[in-house]
Order: sequence, then structure tokens, then C-alpha cells
Amino acid sequence: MAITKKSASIQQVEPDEKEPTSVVGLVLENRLGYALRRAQLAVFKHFNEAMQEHEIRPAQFSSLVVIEGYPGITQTNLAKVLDIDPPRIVSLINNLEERGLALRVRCKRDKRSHGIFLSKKGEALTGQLKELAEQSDINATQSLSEIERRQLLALLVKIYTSDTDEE
Amino acid sequence: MAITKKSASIQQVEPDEKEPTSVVGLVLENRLGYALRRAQLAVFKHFNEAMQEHEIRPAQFSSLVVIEGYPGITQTNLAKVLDIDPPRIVSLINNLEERGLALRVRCKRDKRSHGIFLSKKGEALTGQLKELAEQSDINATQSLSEIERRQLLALLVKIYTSDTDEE
DNA sequence: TCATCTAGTTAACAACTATAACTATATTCG
DNA sequence: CGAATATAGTTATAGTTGTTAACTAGATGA
Repeated sequence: MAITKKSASIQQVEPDEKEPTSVVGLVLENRLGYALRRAQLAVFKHFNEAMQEHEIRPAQFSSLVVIEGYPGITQTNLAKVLDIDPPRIVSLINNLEERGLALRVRCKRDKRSHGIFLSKKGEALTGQLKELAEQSDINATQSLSEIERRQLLALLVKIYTSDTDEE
Repeated sequence: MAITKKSASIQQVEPDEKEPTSVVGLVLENRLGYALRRAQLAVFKHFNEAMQEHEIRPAQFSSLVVIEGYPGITQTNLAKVLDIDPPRIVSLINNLEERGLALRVRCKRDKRSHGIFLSKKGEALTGQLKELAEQSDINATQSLSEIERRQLLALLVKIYTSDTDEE
């Protein structure tokens, strides 16, 4: 431990009486990064609860949706789209494949790469999950009107698309 | 491995020619949770770059700001405010204390609890960091107008305050 | 004074992310 | 052709983070 106390002007003090138990009204409320983080955690909590019975994690859901939209996409491109590292894709797809939701198909033109496809089961599940996710988003943002929700989405997309484009 | 291929209707296929390399225009763009996550990561990347030379992590910054606003706050209350688990607070405060930025003061009324205070050095640094964070938020959201930035902040705060209140 | 509760701590562990290095194929170009 | 270089996917590894369980010291209350 070895705490140097010379920088302290106080030694035995009562904790402040007016201690906060919530972050409302705090200086942190003006920090965009902090607000983003807290909102993201709140929304993800709802999402995870909704997905729990299907044992689907956020990254798995995103993968399923992208594969559905781009059947035959390669792992490399999936990694680029989702902005995650190739090694993570491997275990992700392994998991989906083991559960019979997706499958790798070796590309005959470039035998290094695999096209990824959803199985019938994967397609069916993805359809279901998208509805669950939709509802989860709404549940997590009860305090927002439909218009506000759309505004928010537009603002967020603006941020991360312009940012990833830059570098 | 042991992949069951019976659910696949295709065996040797070319990956789709029109493969995406960005997420723009994708189905995922309508997922609020996904957009939140991506935006949060983008903003945090800027934040971490800005804080790098001071070796301050997001949770450390938040702690400093809260302690500044509530000098003498107990660790338990700090944990509640930041919505993180008590064990994380310990190492967090340990670190700040070792670096001479904050200090624990045993409360004489309840000798189990500690009030946490910033040192002079901690106060000075926190002031500096707040400016850096402010600028970092702006840099990370170049594509937003000042009005949009404020809108966004308000919407985010709405989400996470109503959510944490519920439970 | 005994049982129960709380603040803080420690330690073990699970999850996620990033990095490095390896393999097999492809491509380039002398 | 064939040597050098590059790419897709994989494996292993390790850093970082968040979670849980259990412990200690002190407080509270019958």
C-alpha cells in the first residue's frame, strides 16, 4: 500500500452527506462517450435477455444477419464488414457450423477461401431472431418515441460510418 | 469438425461477386444495438488515443470526474453511481492512489468505509483530462453539428437513466 | 452478547480481444 | 518454369476485462 498522505489536506473526514446513488445530474452526463457506453450496455442487456433462450451472442447475431444478406460471403469480408479480427470469425463460424446454422463451402476458384451460407435451419432462426432483436430494441428504448428512435439511429450511423471511412 | 452437409443445397460455389466491404446500406444499419456498439467503439477509440499519454482508461476518467464532483464519496456509492461491481472499484482506486491522484480516507464514524478524495495533483489532472475528453468527443463526431451532438446526448441519457431506474 | 448485516477486499475464474506465427493456396515476375 | 511474395484461414497465446465467491473488519440490533 504505502500511501503518501502529504498531498492530502484532510485526514479523518466524514463522507459527504449528499452522496449520489445515481448518475443523474452529474458532470458525466455531458460526456458523449460515457453516455454511449451506458446506453449501449442498457440496450445490450435487453438484447441478451431476449437471445438467451437461443444462446445467441451479439456478434453471432450480426454474423447471421450479414450472411443472410450476402450468402457466400468469405470470412475475410465478413470480418471487414463487422470490423472484427479474422481469428474471432473462425470460432464464431465454427460455433454456427457446429450448431447446424451455417456452413463453409470451399470456393473452387480460390481454394483458400470459404463462402459462408446459412442452412435452412439458420435461415429460419435468423428470421426469428431479427424479430426478437427488433422488439428488444423497442423495449430497451421505451422512453423514446418512434421519431426519436429513428433520429438516434441516424445519428449513430453517421458517427461510425464517417469514422471507419477515415482510416 | 464433423460438419453435417445434409442441410446444404450447395457444395462448390463461388463466393458472391457483389461482396460488401463496408456495412453501409446493410440490414444491420437498422439495429439500434449494433449502431450503438459501433458508435461507442469509434468514440472510445478517439478517447483512448487522447488519454494515452496520461495512461488513463475510460473507467478511471469517470471515477476521477465523479470523485471531483463528490469529494469524500464512499467506494460503495462510487460503484453504484458508475454501475460497476465493487471489486472493480478496489483496483481502480488502488491505481489512482498509487499514482498519487486520489486517496482513501477512513471515515471515523463508520470505520469500514473510506471517503475518496482527489489530491492536488489529481484535481489538476482531472481538469486537464476533462478538456481532452471534451475535444475528443468533438473529434469523434466531426460529422455531427453541435445541435445534433446535443440531441444525441439527450437521447442517450434518456435511454440509460430510464433503464437503470427500472431495476 | 450473539446473530446478522455491510464496506471493502482478495482470489479464482470466465469472456473477450488482440497479436504472432503457421499452413495452404495464389500471384507475380524474372 | 520456379522463387519470392501475398492472402485466407487457422491455431495458440496472452492481455484485458467483467463476474462470482468467499473472507475480514467493523456496525447494528434483538
